[in-house]
Amino acid sequence: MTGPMTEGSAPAERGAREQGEANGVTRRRNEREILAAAERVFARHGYRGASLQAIAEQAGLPKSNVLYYMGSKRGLYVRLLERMMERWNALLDDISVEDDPAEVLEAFIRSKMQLSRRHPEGSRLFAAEILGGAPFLQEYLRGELRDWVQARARIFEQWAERGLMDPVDPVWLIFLIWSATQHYADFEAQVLGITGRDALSDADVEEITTFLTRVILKGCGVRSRDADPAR
Amino acid sequence: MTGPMTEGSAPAERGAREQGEANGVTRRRNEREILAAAERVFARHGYRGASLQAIAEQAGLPKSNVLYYMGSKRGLYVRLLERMMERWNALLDDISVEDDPAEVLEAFIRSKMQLSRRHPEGSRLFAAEILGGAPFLQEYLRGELRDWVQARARIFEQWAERGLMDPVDPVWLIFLIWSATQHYADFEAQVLGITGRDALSDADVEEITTFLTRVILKGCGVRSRDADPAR
DNA sequence: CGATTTTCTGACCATTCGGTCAGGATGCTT
DNA sequence: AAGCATCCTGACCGAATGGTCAGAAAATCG
Repeated sequence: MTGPMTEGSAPAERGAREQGEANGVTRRRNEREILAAAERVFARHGYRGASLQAIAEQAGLPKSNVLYYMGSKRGLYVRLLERMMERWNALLDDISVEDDPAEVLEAFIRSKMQLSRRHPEGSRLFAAEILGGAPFLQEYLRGELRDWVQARARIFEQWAERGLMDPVDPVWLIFLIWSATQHYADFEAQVLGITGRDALSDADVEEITTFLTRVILKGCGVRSRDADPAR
Repeated sequence: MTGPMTEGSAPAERGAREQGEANGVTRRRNEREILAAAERVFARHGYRGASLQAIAEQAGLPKSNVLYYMGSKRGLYVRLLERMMERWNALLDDISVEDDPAEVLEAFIRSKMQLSRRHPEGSRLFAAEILGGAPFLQEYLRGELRDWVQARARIFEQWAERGLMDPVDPVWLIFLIWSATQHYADFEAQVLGITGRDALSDADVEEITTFLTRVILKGCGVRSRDADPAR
């Protein structure tokens, strides 16, 4: 009925490997499981504090198998960081001076909020890396990301010159948005503890997003280009 | 000249134990040194990732001595958390509905910013604890801190009713302020990497504080009670 | 079916972990 | 000086760490 199974083997039910199973299905599933488990463990305990044993248990595989797939702890960690940076870069589409500041800033806040929402473990992993002095991400911070920030900053400045928003320091503004949105992933335990919730609902997230958008846009004196004098 | 010294002993210069040295001077110095070193190491690597060996080395003492003073890794960690909570509580003075919202919020932002500034390692230690799910601080979050937040929230609401500020959700506002200020300690590596600085100067911190105060107060429509109709 | 390649894992290794402890070093009191 | 209490630390312990590897188990191919 259950197909071939290695008799006594592990006490836990690996269950999944039903019948024949074509080509790399198991491989892909295992890799996905390992990456997910590793993201959780690294996020919770940091690089040094995470153990392959814990990752393997969460993935439901023997430790040796994790190493078979990933090669080394360091390699696994770097791979997770790279995956997270890809997700991050995906929402860093370019903008132009001609765009509407209100729309751009709202989209910025909203997409960043959703990144934290959709990948809370990844967000926390990133946070733990930065918290520890960003030993693996120095290059990225001082290169790619820095350029991206400065490009946006220049556009914000031009908007200010055209009177579309207050002349605030654009870099501090970007940090403000990053911190406010990142907070709901990284400090989730605090948010839940203080608000007495079990989890943040979609409605909560929407409410927070609206709140942040309103306060930050108003705080920077952003005036929608499409004449909306209803202050 | 240098007084009694245990001949060959450690290769590193423990140097400090000059002459006689009254009562508990060494004790106090060592404890301080250990706590400072532990704060650094725990902040950087989290609870699990920190090793007593690393703490001992940073403190310039043998590992056994650290355990002699602190009893256990867990005890040391808890003690650091408690110290940080005391610092935190120190700036949680009570406020009244009669106070001026602008003044209170600015003082709030400013004091929180200075806490991050003066105790960056402590701030990061706290962040790492929350990131890991706040295993040691659940009680504090769901009790003391929650009460404090809700007390303040009620006052913000009353201010809103009196037309002294916009009717924004006060809890989200508190989180906004916490995240924005905490950011400069926790994500210091990112801030420095992107801005290309070696460190944040006092002037930088003052500039950021002013920026945050202006944007957040304006964003919440805070109107100073002491008639200041200059928009 | 047998042969070969790929996938997997238990046993093992050196190192490090938090913690214990006997006993040496030091300081204080008399 | 002697006695005593406190302070300190090297040696050690069992457990856990990341990683290796020989060989079992499966999948693939002829």
